[in-house]
Amino acid sequence: MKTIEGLTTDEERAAAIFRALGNPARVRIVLELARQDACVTSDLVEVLPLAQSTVSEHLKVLREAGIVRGGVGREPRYCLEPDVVRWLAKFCFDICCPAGECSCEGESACEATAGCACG
Amino acid sequence: MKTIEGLTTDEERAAAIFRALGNPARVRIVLELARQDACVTSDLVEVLPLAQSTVSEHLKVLREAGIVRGGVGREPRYCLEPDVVRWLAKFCFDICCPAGECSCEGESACEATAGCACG
DNA sequence: CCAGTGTATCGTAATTTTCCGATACGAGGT
DNA sequence: ACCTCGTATCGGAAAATTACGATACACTGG
Repeated sequence: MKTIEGLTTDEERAAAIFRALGNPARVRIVLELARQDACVTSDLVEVLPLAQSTVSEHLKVLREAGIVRGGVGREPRYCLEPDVVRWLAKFCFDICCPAGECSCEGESACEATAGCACG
Repeated sequence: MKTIEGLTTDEERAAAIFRALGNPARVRIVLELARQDACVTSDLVEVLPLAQSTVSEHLKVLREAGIVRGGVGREPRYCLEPDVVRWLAKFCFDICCPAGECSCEGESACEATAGCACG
């Protein structure tokens, strides 16, 4: 893959996270961690039709992208990094609804993301 | 890539869209289309340090993932499909803030996605 | 009809990803 | 110290991605 110069840090980061999530097994892992935080590798191996070594490598990819934490030494359990996922949600959101000029009035997906009880 | 059985349609779709966005050049294209909708291929070739054939193939990947529309026959201009991007934003958002049990009170990224003027 | 322009597709080479089995590593228990 | 269990890493094969130049295709104006 050729390096695109002039890319902002955010754009590079987004591309790296998208790439990490661009695999069905890793989406599954992330959703499993969202459902039940703090899984060990074997929990995830049970859920996936993949060898243990493969799952471990998927976890490594997710960890390097910053999407999950753990799996090292004193912290053997994997956890989701919700801030990173939130950051990504915002990145996507800003694409279709740039700050100050949202044109998606009343559309369902936009409502849903705006409908969070917090904030 | 091995097929993961038992994956929901949404999960497969999300993985496919993530994969399509997991490349800096394609992130750039999407942002360019967000900034200025309805570009022809040559507009994008100018912005990217890539050959015309490569840009065309990136556009094909984005089109097959449903992220952009156009580039065919009577519709030579490419446009973003904002609904798809919004759907993805919601997918990410639901991971960290599942409906009804949002625990990200007052955090900045969550505020930002919730801060859309619509809805 | 023909040339010119812009775009998609083909062929191909280099690189990366994906997956597995085998192996190494580290923490706990005996 | 030794075994065991869970996990990471290595080696390697197969497949997919990325990129380019060359080529084919489609539309437009002369």
